[in-house]
Amino acid sequence: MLSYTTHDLVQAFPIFDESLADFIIEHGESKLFSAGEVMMRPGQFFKYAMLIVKGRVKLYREGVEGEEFFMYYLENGNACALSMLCMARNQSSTIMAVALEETEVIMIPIQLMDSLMKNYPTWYHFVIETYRSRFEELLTVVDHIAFKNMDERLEWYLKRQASSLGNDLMLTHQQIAHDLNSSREVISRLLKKMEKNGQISMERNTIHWLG
Amino acid sequence: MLSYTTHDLVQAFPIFDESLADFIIEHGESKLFSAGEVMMRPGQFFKYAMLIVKGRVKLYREGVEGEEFFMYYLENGNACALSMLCMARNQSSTIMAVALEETEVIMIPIQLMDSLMKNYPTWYHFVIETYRSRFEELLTVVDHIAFKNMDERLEWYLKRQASSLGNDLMLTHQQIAHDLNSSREVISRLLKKMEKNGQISMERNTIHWLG
DNA sequence: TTACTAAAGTGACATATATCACACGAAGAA
DNA sequence: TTCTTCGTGTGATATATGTCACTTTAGTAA
Repeated sequence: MLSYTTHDLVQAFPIFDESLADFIIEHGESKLFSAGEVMMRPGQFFKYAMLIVKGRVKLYREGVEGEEFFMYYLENGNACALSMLCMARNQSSTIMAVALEETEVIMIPIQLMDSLMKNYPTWYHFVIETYRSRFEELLTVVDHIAFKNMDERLEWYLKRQASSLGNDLMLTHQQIAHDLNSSREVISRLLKKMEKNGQISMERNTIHWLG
Repeated sequence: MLSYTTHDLVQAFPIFDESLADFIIEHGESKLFSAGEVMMRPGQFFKYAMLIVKGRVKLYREGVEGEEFFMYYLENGNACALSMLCMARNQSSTIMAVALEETEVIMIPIQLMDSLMKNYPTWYHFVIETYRSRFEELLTVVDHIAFKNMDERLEWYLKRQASSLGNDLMLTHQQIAHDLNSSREVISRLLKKMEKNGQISMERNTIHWLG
């Protein structure tokens, strides 16, 4: 039993109808992750589908030698597609998820999925939409690494960051290099160019997106 | 009304139970694509979910300047995750699908999805499994282009081709270069190395995978 | 056979990115 | 203040891959 009102939940997940929201409030569990906490790691199994109510989660892929590669953020109103997929198949996750800020999630036990699917069409539409949007996002990621050079990838990266975190990005060049699986020097040089072009301005630890 | 027997269908899609197979036979439509035919292109809308009964479909992403990038094959027993996702949202596709051989599909009209989801748990499990496996495949693709050099990517590519098409691959170096968004000369040189290492042998138009 | 075409091989060079080495300056600690 | 650390700037160089020009070879058509 969660402490949300139906209204809260429908506000965060506008696609839900009231009966679905009630059901989730009745049967869901709530969990709080603190900033920096790992929410999901490769090899982990899931017994819950996770809905993000508050906060921000960074999803990234890990390479065999510990490289990182940023995929996307999950925010208020999103669900973790992978938790749903893995849970449904009792398969282990293949991705890292880390809370960027304090993050509040609703956890829906696996046993309820069949009945949700069966009885709440808006749930099923929500699930489909979750898969679809993540799938598309992943396709866009593939596009960029397959077809684009680092300058365009960096630009796209900053654009996404800005639309998710706001125009003042507290990022070091090193962090960006990690997220793009590149190196700091390369990123520094490309940022310099973007600054000259008037696309960004820079301070220590911060990049201002002027899009 | 399709001309399959329940038994045929359950053989191709072992996860289906008999009542589901019956329902699909009753309400699905059948369609034949000839080799080389485009089954799906970016911008196209879907009114059907597609199940592949026979043949082989190549899915790839197109770059803005016409570059290609191979993603995966769909074969007997697979469904097209994207057709299901796009259909469900009435969104347009973002990927190219081309029949490699003569390919037979069952098309399930969008109006039936809700009732399938509601009444046939094995359908819903099938859909989830379809999403999950394609999502994972896409993650693996991301891994390779994000973290690996061309030699490893080529090796992985050939391995996948071999496991899908058999060990004698009728591919030109140029085709491979397209699929990996690289250039023929690079692929030729890398193949030469692999031949020296005893991983493959080559003839004109053919590569023998010796894995 | 000869001629033609598509596939494949190969050297030279161009470019993007990675790596190394080191300098500089801002912010925080002592 | 001084010292230290961390983020950043920058040149030199290495490496992987892309591009160009040309040759060779295998299959095929005439």
